[in-house]
Amino acid sequence: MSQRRSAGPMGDQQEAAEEMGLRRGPWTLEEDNLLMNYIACHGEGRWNLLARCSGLKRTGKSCRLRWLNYLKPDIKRGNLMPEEQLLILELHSKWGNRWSRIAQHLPGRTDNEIKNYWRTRVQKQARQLKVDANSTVFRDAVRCYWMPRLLEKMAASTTMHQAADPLPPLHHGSMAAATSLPLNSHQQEACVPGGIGSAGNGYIHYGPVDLSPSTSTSGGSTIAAALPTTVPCFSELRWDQLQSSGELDGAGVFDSEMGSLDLDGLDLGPAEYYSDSTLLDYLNSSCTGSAMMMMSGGYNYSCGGATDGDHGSTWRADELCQAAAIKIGEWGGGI
DNA sequence: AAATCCGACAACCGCATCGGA
DNA sequence: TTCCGATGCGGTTGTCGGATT
Repeated sequence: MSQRRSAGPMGDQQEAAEEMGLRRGPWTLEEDNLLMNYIACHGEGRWNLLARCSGLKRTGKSCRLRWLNYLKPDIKRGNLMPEEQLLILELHSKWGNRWSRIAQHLPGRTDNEIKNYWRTRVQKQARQLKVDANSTVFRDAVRCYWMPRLLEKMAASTTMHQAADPLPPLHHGSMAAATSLPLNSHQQEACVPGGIGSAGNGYIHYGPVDLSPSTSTSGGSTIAAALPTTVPCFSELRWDQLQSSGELDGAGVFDSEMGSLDLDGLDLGPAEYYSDSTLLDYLNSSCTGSAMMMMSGGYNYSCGGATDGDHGSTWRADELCQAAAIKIGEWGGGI
């Protein structure tokens, strides 16, 4: 929404308010008490009438805001819990800056609080990464990196009853992970139903990926156990952006002609199938996050499901996503 | 110990929308 | 149908307290 400010140092409304002897700025305890008492007697609403009759030297708007954002009894105070942060990230990716709409799904939280959270925590990360917080790249980074971490915290907090920590910082590696890759016709045809689909625009879109511990390949990782049913995964991975981003330095080269993948000099051969031994080795080696994410997101040829420890099996893209999410969790900020 | 920086959040502002006269 | 006041929404600013220099 565009903002129009008055040209002078003081807006007309403000000037008029001050001429009428109306107060501005922080509320005092006495004012809070006046407001609460009035609402207790007369109920919410009719804010201008309230402002006139309550004895408060405030505008109706100011009274409303104070009540809704601070004094209302059901307002929840304190840090946002991981599940609340996760919900905000999810809903914002769906609805954008519709703060009040998002707030409706977080009982006890106000749109103002959510907006402030977004601006102070989330946008800060985007600024540091020099990307727009509303960009696809950043949203994918959130999905690929923050959300798994929050899910991990959620699981941890259910056992440890810990207070929420701020979101972990994002790193450039995880940004590279969030780029997009165009599909050729073969790849589009090979999209796995249920979980991975073609967006019809030349890009694949990955739906939620099952991360149940039973399919975990992390060797009983607590992270895998902590991850609930789904983790949002990588959408619209674009090879051209990945390459041009500079984040892939030495990380990998995809030969679109041959359909082969060369990661850090290790030629993995045809991209259609990768053995889990090869990939596990790679996930556990010093390969970069961007390389892994490319592996995770770039190739979705369907094949049989992987089996734990069976080196003769192959990995589906969703399994790669799962492994990548687990690995990223293990790496923490180290990508 | 003082000055400065910075994050968090309360509060304000203008515009949009709604609803009743 | 139009007008106008009330309310809601989202962007921005101001203030405060803790951290850092």
